[in-house]
Amino acid sequence: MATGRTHRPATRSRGIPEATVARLPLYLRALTALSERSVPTVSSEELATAAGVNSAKLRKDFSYLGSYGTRGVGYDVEYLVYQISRELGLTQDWPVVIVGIGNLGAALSNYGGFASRGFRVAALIDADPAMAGKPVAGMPVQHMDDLERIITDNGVSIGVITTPAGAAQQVCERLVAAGVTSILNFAPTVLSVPEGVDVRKVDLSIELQILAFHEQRKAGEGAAAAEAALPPAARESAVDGTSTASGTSSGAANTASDTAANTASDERKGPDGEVPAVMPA
Amino acid sequence: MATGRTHRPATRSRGIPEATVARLPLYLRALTALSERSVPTVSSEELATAAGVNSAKLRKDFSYLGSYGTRGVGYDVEYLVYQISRELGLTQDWPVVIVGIGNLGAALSNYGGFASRGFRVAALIDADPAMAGKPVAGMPVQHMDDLERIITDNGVSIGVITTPAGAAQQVCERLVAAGVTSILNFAPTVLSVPEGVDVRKVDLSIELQILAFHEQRKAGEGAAAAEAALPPAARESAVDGTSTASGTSSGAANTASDTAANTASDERKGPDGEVPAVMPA
DNA sequence: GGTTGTGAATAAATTCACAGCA
DNA sequence: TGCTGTGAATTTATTCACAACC
Repeated sequence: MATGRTHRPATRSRGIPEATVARLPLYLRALTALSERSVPTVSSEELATAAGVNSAKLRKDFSYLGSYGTRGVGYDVEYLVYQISRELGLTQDWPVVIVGIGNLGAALSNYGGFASRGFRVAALIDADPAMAGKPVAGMPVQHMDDLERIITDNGVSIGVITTPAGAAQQVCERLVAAGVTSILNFAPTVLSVPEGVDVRKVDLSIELQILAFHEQRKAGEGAAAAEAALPPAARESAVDGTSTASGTSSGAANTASDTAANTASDERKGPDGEVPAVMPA
Repeated sequence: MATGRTHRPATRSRGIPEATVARLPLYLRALTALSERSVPTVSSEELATAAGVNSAKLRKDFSYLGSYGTRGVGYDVEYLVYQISRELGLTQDWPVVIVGIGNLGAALSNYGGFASRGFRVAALIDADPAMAGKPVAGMPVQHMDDLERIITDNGVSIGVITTPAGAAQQVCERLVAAGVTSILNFAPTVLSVPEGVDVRKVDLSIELQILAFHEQRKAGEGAAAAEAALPPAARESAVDGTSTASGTSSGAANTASDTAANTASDERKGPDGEVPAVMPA
């Protein structure tokens, strides 16, 4: 091609890889910070560092959006903020409901970042009648009975579930039946939804378990010795050559969870080396 | 089964793909539920359904752990619970500290799932002197000044950061310097850490933005109450599957060619209030 | 000079499909 | 017969490296 002078995804139809989509918010955040500091342009290298990825990946990601940079110069910060916002659908308003106003639901309701960018908490819903009317984050909690009406009246298409696990699937079904097509699930359970509905989950204990897995191997060789030992022989030094200073930084909930975590040479272990590496079984 | 010495994966010691590791907690949760119902064995198909993945993936994942199933029968639930727990390092105790006891930090402190499986909240830490001594989740909040001592005394290697974004990097550095090698970051910022330290992040607004992206391309515009939204030249594109959701196989490469007319030339700064993203207030 | 954008190469993850065993 | 375990095929993601352009 090499045509277009216009900034426009020439032949680039919308086929943005999921991994790229998951990183766009990261770039957007970094760009917003630059914008607030009135930085006019930024190179892929600088922006990548700020977002915690490498520059090749960033450029490739941006290439799916179109040609928004200028060779030899970099990217115009404001323009890119706008383009990414638009791509993510943040130029429109997304009313959201939070169902389950317990500790977590209340905390999220108060979370500033919520409303920061295109999202607006349209309603807080809880099944407990005693909660009804109570103000949380300056907003009266509404009862579950009104869920359908609330969804409809506000044109809500995104729901956040912060109920106990046992109630999540049922709440999910009601949300979907009422018209919600995207769900962010904080309840530790797998939701099953009809096709066309997106679910993303945020799960504290899963994240901790993943960390524990890696942590376990930093604690020196010898895990799993109780039962079958087998010549370690491992130890193939991974390549890694991440020249970029900062180490890992890992990925989002699902989709792309990179966690570089190459166990390169870790005989170092933390200062506190007490935890028994080998469990008694 | 496999009497005698359980033959280990042999050449398969350390090489569990990251994607597999990220799913092990999911399998474990499903297995635990089965265990509680005293179900003795389960097939890959059943377990996969319960965990929200497909059976081929599940079997492949398990193959990295070893041969723990029985052909023609399935997997022994209890045995698999144990093997996965061990693999994830959950047979040992992981003391964890939570830094930043605002709304979110307090909510997490109270979160039951925390202690459920190998993890134990060793301390709650906050920078606000007014918080010191106050009980949260039945535990007195301690002051940031004591962070290093707390980490050391308790042999903490996993830290959870729930501070405002602005404080996160500094807290992170102190945690790492004190010996923490795994961090779960809830603050909306990229943490940079030395090699050997794992960071996983949980970020509400990123998740919402990803959902918004997909939402935007479902059914054109959808129920947005829309204000003076600029026409995003909606193009179709198959929704792709994401995370846990079951459906999502509809690939359908977007055909079309034409060029999306992004007529966006309006004012970019929509009606957004530009609220600074801060954590719980 | 400097930096983007992108084909080509590589790596990682997923899915297929079936041999092999209980 | 039924279901696991896994090589092979496929798809998706990342990285390389350099031509194109400012």
